[in-house]
Amino acid sequence: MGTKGIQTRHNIVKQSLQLFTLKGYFNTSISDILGATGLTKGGLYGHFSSKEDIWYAVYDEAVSIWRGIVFKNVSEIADPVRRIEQTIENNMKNYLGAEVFEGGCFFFNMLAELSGQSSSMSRHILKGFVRFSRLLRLWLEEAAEKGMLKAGIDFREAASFIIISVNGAAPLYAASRDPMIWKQTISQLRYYLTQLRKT
Amino acid sequence: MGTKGIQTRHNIVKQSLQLFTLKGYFNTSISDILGATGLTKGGLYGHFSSKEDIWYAVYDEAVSIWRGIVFKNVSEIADPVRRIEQTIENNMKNYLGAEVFEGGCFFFNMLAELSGQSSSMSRHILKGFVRFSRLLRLWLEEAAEKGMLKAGIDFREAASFIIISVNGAAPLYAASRDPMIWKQTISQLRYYLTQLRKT
DNA sequence: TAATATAAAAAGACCGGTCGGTATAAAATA
DNA sequence: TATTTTATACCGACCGGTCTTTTTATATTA
Repeated sequence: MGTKGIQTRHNIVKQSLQLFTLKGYFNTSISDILGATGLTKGGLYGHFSSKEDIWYAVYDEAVSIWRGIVFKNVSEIADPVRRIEQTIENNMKNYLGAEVFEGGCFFFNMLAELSGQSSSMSRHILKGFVRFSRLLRLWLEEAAEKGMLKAGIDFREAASFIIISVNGAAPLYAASRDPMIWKQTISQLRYYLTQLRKT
Repeated sequence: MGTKGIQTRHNIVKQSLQLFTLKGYFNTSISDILGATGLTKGGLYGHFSSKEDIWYAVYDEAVSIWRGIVFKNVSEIADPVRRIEQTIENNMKNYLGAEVFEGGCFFFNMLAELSGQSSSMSRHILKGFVRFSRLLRLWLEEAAEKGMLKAGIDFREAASFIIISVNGAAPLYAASRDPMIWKQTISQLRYYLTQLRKT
């Protein structure tokens, strides 16, 4: 595959990522993707063998973009609770609020759409959420080991809760376009985290 | 419209409600609805003039069912904070966890799917969320007037946050079928509410 | 550097099937 | 019998995907 082909393939993925997030997987047609890329069917199916194939490539691309935004300036923060705060803020402000993907959060939208439809695709997405949840849990445990947290906190539960809240904001923001949604979520989760801290 | 017609119409709505929640609006076809109701096109289009018409009737039905579950044994609770707690628990345990609609929460699924597609339909859903949010805010204000809450709480923000968290749990539970999701959400939001209370 | 050979990339016609919706006639109900 | 309710055939448009042909890019040679 030459340079040209790689570029085209990447462009298919980029355009499809936007379309899938905005319109959903099923309601994005192949001809929508053709329209966005300027290709025809022959050109498209030279790079992917099915719509589902495109989706898996889109998923990887979305993960890569999301990671770049959400974990920016995070690993160098020594305080694990502050690290979580920064991750939340990045996720709300620079990912959701910056409308990186028109239509909200790719992952959560796809989870909502595909969970009743494709068990393999929804399992694929769910794994990503589990990984994210585990990371937050590890950070909380790290904070606890450093003696920063109150006693009796269920780390797994707290990590889940943060992810639930962060993601719950996404469709509401995408529908309302009211920045208060993600601003409030940052503020409330910051408050929640301070409550976990030893006073 | 005779008794028979009313029954048939209601059955169309009931079956479509399940299908829309599980498969989504766009990916539920008219023939899916025909299959679930045992009707044919003539029978269906005698009651509704379009698929979108069916959706609006389904929305009303979903609201009615949801209200019946979520506000059960709530209005008689004197303590407004306890009232919110009960509403959250009903929403998680008896609505989401009881899988009243296969596929999770009708409203949130529809919001996620339709926000990038139909502005009128998504506005319709959003209004419902705003109403719910306003109710929770009123209850919080009531609690504050009774001197039950700490100072400096942003009621609108707190109400939003509760709704975001409650709804964020829905797709994650629908995809994972892990009851921990909604149990944790109850537990965490209960903790959140106790933090709002004056100690 | 320019012409050429070869392989990659894209075009576009075409497939069976399904989409939401309509028109009309038959059947069931009141 | 009058009216509501349902069945059936049908419509044009679009669905995801395949196939063959043509164009374009790239590497090689002169």
